[in-house]
Amino acid sequence: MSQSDNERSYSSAKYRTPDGAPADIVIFTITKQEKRSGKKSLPVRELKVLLIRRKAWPFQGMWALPGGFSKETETMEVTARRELEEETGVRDVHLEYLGVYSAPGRDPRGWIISHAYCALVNEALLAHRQAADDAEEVGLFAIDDALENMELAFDHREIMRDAYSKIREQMLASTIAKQFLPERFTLGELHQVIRTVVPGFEEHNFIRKITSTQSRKGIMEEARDANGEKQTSIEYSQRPAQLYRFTGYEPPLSIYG
Amino acid sequence: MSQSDNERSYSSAKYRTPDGAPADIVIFTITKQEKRSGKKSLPVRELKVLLIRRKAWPFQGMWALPGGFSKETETMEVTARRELEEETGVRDVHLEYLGVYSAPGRDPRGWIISHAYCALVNEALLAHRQAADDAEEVGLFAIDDALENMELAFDHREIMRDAYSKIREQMLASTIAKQFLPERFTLGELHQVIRTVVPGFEEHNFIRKITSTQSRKGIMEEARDANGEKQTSIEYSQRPAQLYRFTGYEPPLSIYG
DNA sequence: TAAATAGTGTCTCTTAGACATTATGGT
DNA sequence: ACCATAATGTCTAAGAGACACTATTTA
Repeated sequence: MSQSDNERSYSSAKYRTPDGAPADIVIFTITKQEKRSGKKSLPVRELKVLLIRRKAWPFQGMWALPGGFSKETETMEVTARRELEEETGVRDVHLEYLGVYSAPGRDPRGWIISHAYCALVNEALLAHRQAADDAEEVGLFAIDDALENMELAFDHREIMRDAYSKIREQMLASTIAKQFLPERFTLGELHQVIRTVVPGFEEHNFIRKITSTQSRKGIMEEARDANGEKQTSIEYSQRPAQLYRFTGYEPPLSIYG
Repeated sequence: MSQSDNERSYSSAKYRTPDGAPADIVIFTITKQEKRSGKKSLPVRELKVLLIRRKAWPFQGMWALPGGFSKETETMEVTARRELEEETGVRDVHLEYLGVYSAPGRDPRGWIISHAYCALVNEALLAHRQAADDAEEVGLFAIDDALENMELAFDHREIMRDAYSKIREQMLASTIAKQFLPERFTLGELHQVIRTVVPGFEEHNFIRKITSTQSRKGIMEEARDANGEKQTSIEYSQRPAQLYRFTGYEPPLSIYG
């Protein structure tokens, strides 16, 4: 049997093949809203997702995750990054793969297997874009609102639920908090970001834990200026707070020891 | 614009669509080989992967991961389970999604986006099958051997590498060890299974850690018989060893406290 | 001086980690 | 008696967890 025979016998023409393989992106951001109490205080933070309103069939007029079809010449991740930039203008952000959504009938256009990604975007990057193009209707919605009260296109509610569940887990198990923080931050800010994503996170002695346990010492370090002096910030408090920065180290986690 | 117009305008016919969406499965098992020293001792364990030899183009004659194309009527996970059963006869096993492999050119048959799964299979289930059908040439290979010394079809080396990396992480962060153990096991066995998957895992006081720390108490418990008596085993040692069983509880992991 | 956040002192109990020691029962 | 595995004793240092307390600056 020649190779061309083989090749012909494997031709996909005789099988039903998928009608498309899009990437959909759950874009998370944390908005900051200054309290107007006059006094310095930590801003109110809220976890939000970016949605776009569909302009065409199917689910015309409904809110949906941004995304679009992959091309033969790109990997799925490239597709996700391209769509992310096309639809929101943001690039070079933290993007992670969430999973495949392939339930039959999930898309009325046919057999369409979707790949979901999570993007964690600093509000600053997103706000810049919001003003820039208003050609497409986009919106930022509180995650709870979007999950509970909105009717979403396709299986996007399920995807969002999975994405939310994943970043809650990751928020505690990794240093993704840095995606929502400036390079140098106070422990108060970090604590607040964590609680914004994981409402149940109550750590009384948060500062103590970070600063006094050796096993977590390596994760972040005190920020210092050119002279080696410790840097502090009075952005959110009267008393100057020590600034910290992530080192890049993430400890391995184990349930056995 | 009528819906059929919309529908027509979205027809996938005018776009290039994928030529297939297969699932490939990395089947891990741990083989047990009794030492023939005569004395009772823990068996030698080894982490292995199951591969099949390809019978046709492309990569004819080369070893590859078992797998096959998804149908329009099934989810990817169903595809993976179906292929797993078709090719190895095992069912109802622990299966987890690994990720999508979509690099252009990864499959000479066309634009084929593959979905990788990990299956963790108890040797007993696999051995039963091995004898049953030898129509297809299958083989169990030590993971290091497969990764370092074998030429594999497609991007299957990369998939295997990712799968190995993932189960090493999961072995420490979850209770997947139970997939390789009988329902009741000794701490010696558990320790050995963990070290088989994670060679670097050296926990001197393993028994002590499991039995004396409150935070890990809930993960497993002493096995008891109908009368509530503690059960022990002398399968691997002279001195009877306490049997344990997993409770199903998995503690949340956090780097912050 | 009240408000708001940052950070320390102090105490108790638990855990980590290292090493030595004992236990069990067959060859 | 020796072996391989199982399990405990003992000690020290470190961490967890709770709560009260002090620190810093501005409205």
